[in-house]
Amino acid sequence: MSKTKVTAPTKVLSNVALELIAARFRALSEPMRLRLLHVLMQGEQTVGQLVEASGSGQANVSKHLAVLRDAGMVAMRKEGLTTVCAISDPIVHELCEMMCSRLKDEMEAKAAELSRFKP
Amino acid sequence: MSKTKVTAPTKVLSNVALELIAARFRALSEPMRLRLLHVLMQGEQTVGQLVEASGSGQANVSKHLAVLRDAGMVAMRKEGLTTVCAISDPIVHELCEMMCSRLKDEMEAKAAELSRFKP
DNA sequence: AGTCGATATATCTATATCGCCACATAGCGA
DNA sequence: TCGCTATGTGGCGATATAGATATATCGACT
Repeated sequence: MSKTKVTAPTKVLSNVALELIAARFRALSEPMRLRLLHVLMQGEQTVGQLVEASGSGQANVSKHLAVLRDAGMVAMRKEGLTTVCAISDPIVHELCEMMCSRLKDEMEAKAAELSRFKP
Repeated sequence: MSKTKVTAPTKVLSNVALELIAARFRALSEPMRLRLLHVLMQGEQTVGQLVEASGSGQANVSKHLAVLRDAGMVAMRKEGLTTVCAISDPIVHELCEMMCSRLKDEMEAKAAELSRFKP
């Protein structure tokens, strides 16, 4: 007989869909990639410029950019010797902005909470 | 002498800030955690209910819930023997909804692109 | 062709994390 | 107090990934 209970009983969302979504968030889960995106928010940058700005090694930057490209967040076009990168999905701005402001609010709330402790 | 060039030259965003943001996205980067959040979107659930609904082991669910709690996304209160979980940050809904609709659009675009290939 | 500069890829090591197991802890009732 | 149930925790093996180094590729220039 076949084992139909292997997967979740109430599988409203399929595993493939969840993996797709998780992969997108995973691309945003590394500080170095966030740094690259942050630099790219100022506009198009060559890989060399990103290496310079990120302070990381060229090979690492190249790999991180490949991850962001595979996640559909960064587009890359070759211009002669150099490769020009740009954010290709506006959702990146929104996601990061939302997350940042939310974190800021939380930190401020905690700070306010702590400031009460002066007897 | 001190090595001041260790970190990035143009460090607009500090490493700590980037790590904070990355940690939040990292919490959303696992399919199992997304599944738990998806179940929780229907309302409060006990750990046992989540174990049932997720189809995973109890220990795993417990650990994933701890990750979500540490990320400030899930709140847990004890009620006698059981522990009741709920989404504590409305940003979770927004983030997932944005990501899902974006992915849907992309998939539909690709499907449309592929449908042109019938000579 | 030969060389150089910009970028991608292969390989290695260290570290992180997932799922599974066994066990620990903590309320609650008999 | 004893045992049962619900949940948290620690250890283990397997896998994934970041960073570093070396090497390959590819276009431009002479």
